[in-house]
Amino acid sequence: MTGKNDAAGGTGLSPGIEAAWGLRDRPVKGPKPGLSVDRIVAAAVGVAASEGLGAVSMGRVAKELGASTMALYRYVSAKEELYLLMQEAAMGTPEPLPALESGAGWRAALGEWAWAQRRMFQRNLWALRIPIAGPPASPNSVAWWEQGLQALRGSGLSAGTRISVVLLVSGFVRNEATLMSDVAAAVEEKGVPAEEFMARWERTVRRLVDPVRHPELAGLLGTGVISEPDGPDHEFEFGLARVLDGIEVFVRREAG
Amino acid sequence: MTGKNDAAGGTGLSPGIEAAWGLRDRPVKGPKPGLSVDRIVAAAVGVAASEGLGAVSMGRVAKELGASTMALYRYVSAKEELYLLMQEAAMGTPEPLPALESGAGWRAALGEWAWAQRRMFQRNLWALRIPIAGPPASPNSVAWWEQGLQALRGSGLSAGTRISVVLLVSGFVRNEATLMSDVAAAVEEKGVPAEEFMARWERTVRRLVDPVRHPELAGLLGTGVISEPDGPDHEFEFGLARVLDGIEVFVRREAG
DNA sequence: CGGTTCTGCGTATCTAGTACGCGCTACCGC
DNA sequence: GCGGTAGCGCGTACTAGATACGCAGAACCG
Repeated sequence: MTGKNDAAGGTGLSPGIEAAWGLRDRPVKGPKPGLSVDRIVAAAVGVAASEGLGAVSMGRVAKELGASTMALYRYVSAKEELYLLMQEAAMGTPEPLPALESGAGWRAALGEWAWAQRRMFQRNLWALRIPIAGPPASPNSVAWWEQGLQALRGSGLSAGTRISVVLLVSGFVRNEATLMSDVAAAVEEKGVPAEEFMARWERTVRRLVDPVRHPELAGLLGTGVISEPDGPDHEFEFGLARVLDGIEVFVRREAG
Repeated sequence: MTGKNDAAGGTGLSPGIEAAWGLRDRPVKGPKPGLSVDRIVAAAVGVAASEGLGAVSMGRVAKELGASTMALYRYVSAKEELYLLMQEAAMGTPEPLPALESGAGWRAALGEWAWAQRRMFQRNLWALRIPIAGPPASPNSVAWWEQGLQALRGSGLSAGTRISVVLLVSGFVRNEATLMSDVAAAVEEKGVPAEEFMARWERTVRRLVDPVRHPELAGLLGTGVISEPDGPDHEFEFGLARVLDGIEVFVRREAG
């Protein structure tokens, strides 16, 4: 009840997070901090990016910074908090959308938004391996939402519906990206190259498919459609187009 | 090169998994096993269902069975393998779809398929918390795929496209369910009831939203749309309808 | 300048996964 | 029937990793 540092407001955020979000001011007494939350997060992100999320341990990050493990706990209250901050760093501030500025219509804007999100995930596949703690509430995720909602400005949809649409699209993007992340992680863990990995996977599927109980799959396996991916973006493009089509049908219906 | 137990076939599956899938026969020498993979998996699933996936440790499961921790390793080569088997158990064999039998058309069938999948996840929210190892290749996931493909029989879509559609829909379902699972896990971890949890979350969002940089969100927060969920199925129904609409547009275009 | 507040970090604890090897059991072929 | 052998249960021990606790010293207060 006294101002910025009041915990009774009850955001449920930990002190470390609030500090990082700029919701809390740094004290002024004691010795100068030798580290900073930013440096710690950057180091952790570096490790995750080069060796996978699994390589991120408190000790490893500390070593990266030339500090002791326990020193990190002065800046971050737990590993989960570090995860949160890493996620936030990965997400970054969304880039401005050309279609939004030019007033090109909600569909173009939403499409760009989806692609931007995908690019963001692609750059940080490790982020999708972080075990989720709950619904997102962080500066950057808020910024992304805002942008998604802005894309729907001209759609004529109601407030509640706009939220649903944003949820649908970002869910789609996230899911697509997660698939890539899963494969990437599996490939990284075993030392196997991606092709060999997929070949092995297909062989397993073949072994499990019974022509009698699985006629459709058996047919597909015959045609070889499975083993020939149409480029990394193909599924995404297809899915996004379907989703946007579906939304468009709805927008037309509401408007008409 | 000698038959069923030949590892040179290279499915990449571990022995324990192959045994569980029935791809490998039980040896006949030695003492009778006191446990079984099935009982172990059942115990693990029980723990996960009642106390969350986090409570599943080798020791905990063993205790549940009145065995020692290490005894489990005779049946399961590692915890990750146990996870896989648990996932498989959760998935189960898909129920038959009425719309499929009655020839009600691909849209009805695909819709039913999606709902069935959602029910399955809902019954086993813990399964969605299992860190994914790679692309799914197991008897039950194969059975689910098959069913999805069958739903698209009358659609006139090409083989490759049918796969994409199945991927899109199951991805949507999975993503939706994952959101619920995340919330459920967070609620379970803190001792807080769901409402209090959401309220706290909303307060946090409010604190992060700046009316100037986030006009759309600020507007929404004013209307109170956020805090009034329209029932647990609402988002799912909305999203599924959009996705199916989008697919329908495509099917019509291809057919016409 | 003492007091206060903060820092870095060594030490220790706890949880969990799992390698290893021992002693025992049940079925083999002779 | 009997040694040989494969397979079982599990005690012991090691490892990695998160993190509680407390001390010593630094920076800034009045």
